[in-house]
Amino acid sequence: MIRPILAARLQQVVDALRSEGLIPEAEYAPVEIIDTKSPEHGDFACNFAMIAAKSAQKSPRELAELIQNRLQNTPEIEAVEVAGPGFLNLKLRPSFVSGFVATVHQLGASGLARAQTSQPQKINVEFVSVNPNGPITVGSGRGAAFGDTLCRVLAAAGHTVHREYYINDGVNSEQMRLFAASVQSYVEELPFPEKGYRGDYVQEVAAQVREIENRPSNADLNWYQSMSQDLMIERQRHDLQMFEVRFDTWFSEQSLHDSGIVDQRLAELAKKGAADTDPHRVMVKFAKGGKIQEVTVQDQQAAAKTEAEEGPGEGDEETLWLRSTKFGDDMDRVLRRRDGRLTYISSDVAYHQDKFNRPENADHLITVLGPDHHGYIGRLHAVLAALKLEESTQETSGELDEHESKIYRSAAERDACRIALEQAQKALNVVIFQIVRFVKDGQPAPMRKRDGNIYSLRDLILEIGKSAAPESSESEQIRIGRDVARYFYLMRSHETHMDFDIDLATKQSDENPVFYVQYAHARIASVLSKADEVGLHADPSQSHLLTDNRELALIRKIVELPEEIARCAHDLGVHRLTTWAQDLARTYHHFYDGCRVIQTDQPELSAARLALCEATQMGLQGVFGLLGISAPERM
RNA sequence: GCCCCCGUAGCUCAGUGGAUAGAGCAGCGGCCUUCUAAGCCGUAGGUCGGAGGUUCGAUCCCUCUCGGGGGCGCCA
Repeated sequence: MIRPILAARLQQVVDALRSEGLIPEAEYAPVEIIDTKSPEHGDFACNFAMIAAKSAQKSPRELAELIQNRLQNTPEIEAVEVAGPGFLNLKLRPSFVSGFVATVHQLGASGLARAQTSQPQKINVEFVSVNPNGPITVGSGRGAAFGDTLCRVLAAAGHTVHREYYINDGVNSEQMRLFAASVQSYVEELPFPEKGYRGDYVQEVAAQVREIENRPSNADLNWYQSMSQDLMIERQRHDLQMFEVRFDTWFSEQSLHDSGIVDQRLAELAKKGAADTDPHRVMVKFAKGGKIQEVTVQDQQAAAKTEAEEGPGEGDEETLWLRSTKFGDDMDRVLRRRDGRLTYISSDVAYHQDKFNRPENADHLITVLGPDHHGYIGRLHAVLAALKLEESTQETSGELDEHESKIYRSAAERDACRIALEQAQKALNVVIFQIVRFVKDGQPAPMRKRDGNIYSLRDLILEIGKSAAPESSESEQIRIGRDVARYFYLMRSHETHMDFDIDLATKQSDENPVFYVQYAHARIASVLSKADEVGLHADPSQSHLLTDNRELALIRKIVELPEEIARCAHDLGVHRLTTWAQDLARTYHHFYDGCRVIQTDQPELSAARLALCEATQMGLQGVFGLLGISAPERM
């Protein structure tokens, strides 16, 4: 709120200097308002004079002084200093700052936690999408927390967001067949399949399946897959709800096959030349920096023969290849296997087209994937590019070189593929979050255990809740476990590896950062109710009485929230919200320590400070809402 | 071999090309007869892995290099 006003004010001055001919007409970077490190340097600073010195044909300090003179007597700025190599240090008028208390009161918590982007988009965000053959793990928990808060932030920034969960329920899925077979073997006491699923949750699902009335006596694997995955999905949905994560659409992979749309899309790709059944596979070796180093074309007829002789993988259908190497992938991918079954990636072809229907006419897709899927980025872009491929009408940019001639049939095709790939990379943002390591008693705690059991998100929430608040009710324990888990996941940038210290998370003490921010909220609630008891009430119209540095610093911090949200929506760095929350809490504690709120002999000042307390609460509630954690009134 | 991520205080990590690099925890020393001490204040702790380059200015951008984690299936 403050920064854009200051930037506009300075920009005005620069424009005036230019139109008056005091600085030459030239390219100037827009004015930027930066933070100061130390209070001696004022409230904000501006580096424009140093950046623009060359264009202005003046020394940085000269230019700074020119701007400084024009900033006298502005309503926002009390003092301007030229410092160091050419910084403009700005000290704000207290009245300008304190006026924002009333603004915040008008906005309320939800209005404050909002930023209006200049380019609102319709965005489909797919996240979590765990296979329905197991519970949500503590590893996927990071994707859940990140994806959910990202959706909240994008919506707060003015975008239209559709939250989507993709269910890998394809009957062609090897993993799901194995899961179904494992359940079946428990139910019918058959021999257990090799490498089957052994966790306790499999037996729980089997027990539920056994209870199903009208279980056909000749139930086949399809029936078992359908039943057990439905039960698993229900369980995932329940666990995610416990984590305050909800979806607009749970999209079934199999539904794409059932409706025939997969076959239809594959036919379209074949027609465009992005897929074919020629028995060869192109492999590309890239040198450092992405340049093609070597292209090899493998004869697949020979490969098929040797495999057929060895046993598995036989079949007499023609393999259908996605020529993903035309779109920057490092090898062509199989769409239809030799035995006629379609692969997972063939569903992706239909799915990525379909996603643009949610929200209607979506213009951007975000897919949040775990660290083990990083190899997927290239092929997903290739899938989308193949869908977008159109014949190029432009002139070709030169003949095919030695490598390209093994990939493309013509220079025109190469150019068209390039254009399609560029569009695909723009439209689809695949976001990879990095690995989480869980540390307990100083030792790494594995997500998948030797006995086949899985360290689930649900276990983590309950574990934290129970040890942090052993005396509390179960729902209270879940609330605490959820708050702590979400906060811990969100504290670190999604793109960095992190340690999740369970020992720290389970401590209900000042060692735990989530309680630090929540404590500030509870403390304010207590002050407000104490004030109420003695008949003092918040009054934003008295906020001109707020002149103490600690009061002004607190106001400045509160009104940063919209800028913070805009930045997070822009670069997806939502972890910064936890840093901001901790800054706000700390700034409040400083204020609380130095400025007594309830003073019956100074009712106007008390009313102003109570208004500031409420504004702080709105800031905290706003950011808690984005982080998906609760705002306790008492602790 | 190629791709992604990381290397910043004892530990876990923030850090938008700007001035004297920060927080939490751990350490040491203070502050409750007054609004919640789950708090506050003070103190100590650093060749920002290393070397070049771009820049008026680099923890941040580029190149190289060393060290750690992960990924490269007719599995998903």
